[in-house]
This record gives sequence, C-alpha cells and structure tokens, in this order.
Amino acid sequence: MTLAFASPLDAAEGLPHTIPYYLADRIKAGIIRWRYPPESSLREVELAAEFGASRGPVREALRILEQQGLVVHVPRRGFKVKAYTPDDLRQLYRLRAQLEGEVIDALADKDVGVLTDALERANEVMCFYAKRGDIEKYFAANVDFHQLMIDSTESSVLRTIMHQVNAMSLSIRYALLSSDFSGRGDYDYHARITQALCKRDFKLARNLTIEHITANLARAVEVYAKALRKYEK
Amino acid sequence: MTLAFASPLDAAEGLPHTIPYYLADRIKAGIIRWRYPPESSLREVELAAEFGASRGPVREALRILEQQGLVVHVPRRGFKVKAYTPDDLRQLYRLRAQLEGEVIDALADKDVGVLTDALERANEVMCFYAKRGDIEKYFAANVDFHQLMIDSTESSVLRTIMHQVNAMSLSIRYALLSSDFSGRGDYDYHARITQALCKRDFKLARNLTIEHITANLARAVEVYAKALRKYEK
DNA sequence: CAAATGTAAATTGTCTACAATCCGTCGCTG
DNA sequence: CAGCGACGGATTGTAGACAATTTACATTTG
Repeated sequence: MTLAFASPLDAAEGLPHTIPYYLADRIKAGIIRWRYPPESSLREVELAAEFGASRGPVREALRILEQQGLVVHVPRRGFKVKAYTPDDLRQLYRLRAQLEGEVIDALADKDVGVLTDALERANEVMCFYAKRGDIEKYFAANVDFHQLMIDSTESSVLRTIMHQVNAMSLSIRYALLSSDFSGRGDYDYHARITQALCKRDFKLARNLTIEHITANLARAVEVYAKALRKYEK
Repeated sequence: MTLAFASPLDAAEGLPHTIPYYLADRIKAGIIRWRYPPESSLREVELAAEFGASRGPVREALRILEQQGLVVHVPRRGFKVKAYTPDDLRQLYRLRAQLEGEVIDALADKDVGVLTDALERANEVMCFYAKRGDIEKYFAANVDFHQLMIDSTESSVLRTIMHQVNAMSLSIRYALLSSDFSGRGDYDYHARITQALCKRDFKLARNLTIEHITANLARAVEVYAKALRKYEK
C-alpha cells in the first residue's frame, strides 16, 4: 500500500499488472488517508487526469471499490466516497472481530511456524516506526500484521470476505492512528496474540484478537464523527 | 420477483437500471444456473453480443462479479467462472450460517411485525411452487426468504457482506435444489424460524437458522463435486 | 517421432469520440 | 419580488477502433 505520488504511467508497471487494479489501489489509498473524504464526489475525468489514464479503467476501478463498500454509485450522478454511520462502525468492528477470530480458528490444524515468525517481525517493525513517529510506515506495519494472518488462510472465501471488511475499516483505522499516535496498546496485543499462536493456544489467540479489535470501537466512533465534521464544512 | 441482483445497496430505487448492473445480473443468473459452469471462460465479446451491449459495460459487470467472488480475472487471460474447493464450501456455509445469525441478532431491538408477515408469505409461495414442481419459482422464493431477513437489517455493512456471501453460495444452492427437489426440510425450518421470530425468541431463531444452513453442508459438497465433474469433461 | 519455433487468429487492454442525462443559472412572467 | 421554465455547462453512459499480448496450430529440426 504505497502512498507516494509516483508518475502515472511508469508506476503502472509496479504491483498490479493492469491499470484498473493499480487505480483501485491508488484511489483506495486516497480514501483511507482522507484525501478524498467521505461524501466527496469522485469524478471520472478528474481521476483519469490525475493518474494519467482514461475513463474506462477508472470506471472499472471505481466498480471494484464500490463492491468493496468504499464508494457509492448513483446512476447519472456519479461516484462518491461512502460515509459510515456510527451504527455501521459498530457493526463493522463486530464483524471484523468475529471474522478475524474465524481466521484464527481456521489455522488450528496448520503449521504456524512461518506465520508466527512473520508476525513477530511485523510487530517489531511497527514498534520501530512507532518510536520514530513515522505514521505511514507504522500504519503499513500494523495493517501488515493483520493481513499476514488473513493471507495465511487457505480458504479463498474467508480471504475474500475479510478483504471486504478490512477495506471498509482501513479509513477508520487510519483516522484513529492519526488522532493518537502512541501505538502502545496495539503492540502489546499483537505480541500477546503472536505468543499465543506460538504456543498453539488458538482459543486464547482468538479471544485476544477479538478483544484487541473491539477495544478500539468506542474511540473509533468518536474519532470518525469528529473527522467527518472537520471535512464536511 | 428478483432472484439475483448485483447492485450492492440498491440505492433506494431501482428504475435507472444501468447496463453494467443489468449485465451483472444476467451473467450472475447464468452462473448460478450453471449455464456458465465453473472454470468456463467468459469472453467479453461473446457476452457483449449475447446481451446486445458493448465491451465496456461487460467489463464493468465482470469487475462487479469478480469482487463478489463469482468470477476470477487473470490479466491478459480474461475472466472465468470461479470454482470452489470443498474447503471453500465448508467455510462458505460456516460463514453464511454465522452471519445470518448475526442478522437475526441485529433484529432484536426492532419491530419485526412486517418482517414476519413477509417471511410467512414467502414461505407459502415457496411451498406452493414446491408442490407444483416449478424449480425456478421455488428457488426464487427460497432465496427471497433469506433475503428478506438480510434486507431488514439497518446496517449497510452487514448487508454488503451478506450480499457477497450469498452471491457465492447461490450457485451451490441451485445445484442442490436441482438434484433433490423435495424442499420439505427447507419449508419446515423456515416455518419454525418465522414462528420463533413472531414470539421474539431471537436466540431460538438464530440457532434454527444456523442449524438450517449447516444441515445442507455435507450434501452441498457432494452435489457440487458431482456437478463439477459433469461439466469439466 | 518428439521438441522447438515461428506465424496467424483470437482475445484482452486501453483510448477517443459521441450521445444521453443532470444541475445550476439566467431570464421571463405573474 | 417570487416562482417557473428554458438554456448552457458539466458529467456520466455507451460504442467502436486500435494496440498489445496470448494461445493455438502448423512447420521445421534434431
């Protein structure tokens, strides 16, 4: 998840091999970072010009994001960034907690050696950037930690769904981070979850994960509402 | 009488049917009914010709279905219908059961009067067509029953996610129905769930729903594998 | 006869152009 | 002065054309 505003065409050679995916990533990054705040309209020609593409791929990218719940489309009136109600947020966190718990359950009969190693490393990286005050890197490492677990699942179904839920929650998580950049609590939880996985105590890991995610809910609702007010004027 | 819809949230009205959504609906219907069996490739020009549209909207429709987990896209190699592994199916059913349980939980503080009426009606309709042997109508009514509950949720997040999960499970449910068209078990469960909701016994309704969905899992895996073999030769 | 290679058809990726629709504003009228 | 309607600009919806890549098949070669 890169933030750098690279030049449009040569950068398209990077991760996603086709333009629609590349655009979806970039637009998604913009939404997560509140460069396109909720309710702001995403005009096709503007985006096309910004990224040096044409409208076709832009539309495909927006369709992708629409299905991921990041963007709303009203026919003949265009695409706009989706805004969540407090109730949405509650349901979102609840779902994410439950599903990530499900992910851990699905790990129970697998070898988790490489996973726990990777988790530990991601957590160290996160800690490192926390001390340095680099929000972007910290955020990336934080996301990575959770993503590692999700990617370790064999089930494509679970991965698909988690992908959706995560996409919706990322902008809130980013706002949360920006508002309070201590990161202590997250590091602690991550370490304990990793440890539980090492010991193959999946039940504990599951409960810790659910707790970890749920712990941020109240603050998330508050911060999101505040951020919303800030941008809607 | 919609039995397959592709639009995510269906913004308040349905009239301005734009071509991409229409195509997504039609293609989705084709996938669910195994007209485009798993692993078969969905060629853009073919689809465009079949529905009298051009390739732009077709690509958008395929992107929508891709995000819904019905279609897989490989760059420069096109779109093809997704095939599920037995493990995928197990996870899918587990998820659907759990999430539909979640939907019922979310109903707990609401007035369910109109909902239970509608459920009862849908179930009668289903029963009617079961006796008549009309698979299509029966299937539609069956889907409607579950969809009614989902649509009654306020939370757009839950609706979005359920939409995904449902989309993936529909083709399996259709195969299941075609293979054994008694429909007795479903009717029974639906009636009991409705009754539990009438009495505001949400816990019972939840458990019944989970049981109802899970009950079909084993047979689903079997039937799907069989159908897969039939088409892959 | 098998493997490798070269060519042609098929398919996808992207762009430009044009048609349909919507929103805001200006002017007209009561 | 307020309300209604028409016009213009802006934006989306769709189609068709062209370029790039892949696949399949036939030919050549060891």
